[in-house]
Amino acid sequence: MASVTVENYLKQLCLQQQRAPDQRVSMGRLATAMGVVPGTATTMVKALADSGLVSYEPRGGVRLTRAGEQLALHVLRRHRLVESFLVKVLGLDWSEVHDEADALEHAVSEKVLERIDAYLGRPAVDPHGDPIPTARGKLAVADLRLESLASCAIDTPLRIARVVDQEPTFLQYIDRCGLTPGVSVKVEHRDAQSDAVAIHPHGRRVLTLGTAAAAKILVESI
Amino acid sequence: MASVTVENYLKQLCLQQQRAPDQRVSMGRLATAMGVVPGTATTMVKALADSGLVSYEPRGGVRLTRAGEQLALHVLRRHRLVESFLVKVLGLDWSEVHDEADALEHAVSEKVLERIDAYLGRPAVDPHGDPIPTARGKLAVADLRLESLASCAIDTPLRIARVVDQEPTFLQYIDRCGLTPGVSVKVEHRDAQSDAVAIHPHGRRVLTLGTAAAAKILVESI
DNA sequence: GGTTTGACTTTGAGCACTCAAAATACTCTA
DNA sequence: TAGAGTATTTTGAGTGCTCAAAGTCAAACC
Repeated sequence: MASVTVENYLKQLCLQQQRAPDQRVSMGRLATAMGVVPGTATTMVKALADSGLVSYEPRGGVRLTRAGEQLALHVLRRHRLVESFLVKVLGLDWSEVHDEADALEHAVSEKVLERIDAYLGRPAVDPHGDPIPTARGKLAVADLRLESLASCAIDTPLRIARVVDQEPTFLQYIDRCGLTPGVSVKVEHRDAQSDAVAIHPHGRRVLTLGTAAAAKILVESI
Repeated sequence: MASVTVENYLKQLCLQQQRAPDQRVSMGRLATAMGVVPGTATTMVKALADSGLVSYEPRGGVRLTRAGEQLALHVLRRHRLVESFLVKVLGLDWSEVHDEADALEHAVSEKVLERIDAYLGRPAVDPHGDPIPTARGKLAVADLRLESLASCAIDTPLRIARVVDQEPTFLQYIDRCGLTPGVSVKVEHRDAQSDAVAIHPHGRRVLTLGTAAAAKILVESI
């Protein structure tokens, strides 16, 4: 049985790898993601390599092995199903469920997870639009075609599909703006000089976001 | 923040103390309850005493302080609310929720717990009939007047209130016999020599239990 | 009163995880 | 190509929890 710590390292590696699928994850990135000093990450990664969960080359970075990836996807599945459950059943706010799920993801058994999955009708994405890996450890990558509000076409009707930030304050802000997954939007215009994007959510006022914030909101064509 | 281990020691001490409210808990009992060797229990209890959670006299046993008891009751509250939730909402069998709750009780936040409590309509007892401590750390002791099937009056209509054993196989057995909390029963007769109790659950066949098993089933008068 | 017995405590050690700080390797510039 | 700067690894130490085994205590028994 993988310890809570091991599960967290694997999950973090998986998330980092999704961000840049063809590179190995550097120790520095992993360490900051895990909130530990670099030396700790090195030690831990060597232990993970001994268990066959990652491939590690000194000074070359880490990559999950297939076994490590399977485990990581299982953790991610638990995390995202728990998030969905907290929002849909217990009525928690989508901005606060991430931290709750971080704690619960290590405590839910397969049996409970299966019940949650069934109860929710086997959802494909969580409340932030992040895809939920299947029980067999497959992760939908329909995401590849998603663009963000910082890069999509201007004046075209689109739908918000996913928000890739878990900061409660950010999520609360865009919630107040009406920019939650499922909502229809248009980008009215973009300006590189002012670093701003004018966004028009359906049935609401136009609002302006900085490029960095706009880049966190992914959209799909309707 | 109390670690998972500390929470488990406190919970176990609380349960042992309820069994014999005026004695201190011996190291031997605590160690077997926790599944550790006696030396480990001694070490741990000294640490708990340093934190002010228990009072400890070498070779005299342990007792929870008020602070320790409050913490223990909070753990017990989480445990029993989670059990109820798993049975009532996710439809798990009451025989299997104990172990699930042992894992989850350390991961649910106050916020989630409050939602669960509200969702269930603020129940007073869990699926086994065990009372749920209040959010302020009070435990109902209406239990004092409960008798068991091994000690109650003969031929008097009674209702099963509580089952004080968490063994899945035992729970499954009495479930098959129809001896779950809420069911009406009569004890037809008892025999000290054969160590047997003849029990008549309402609308079912009479069945015979050994005294030890009968003593685990608590009843209240109707 | 001495010995046995059983419960309890102490000691020394190990595992998993962490940090601080020193040592090392790589990269980039001048 | 030497030196500077940065990322990474190593080392030594500490925390929390655990065990095995040796030592201690107290009550009971002969």
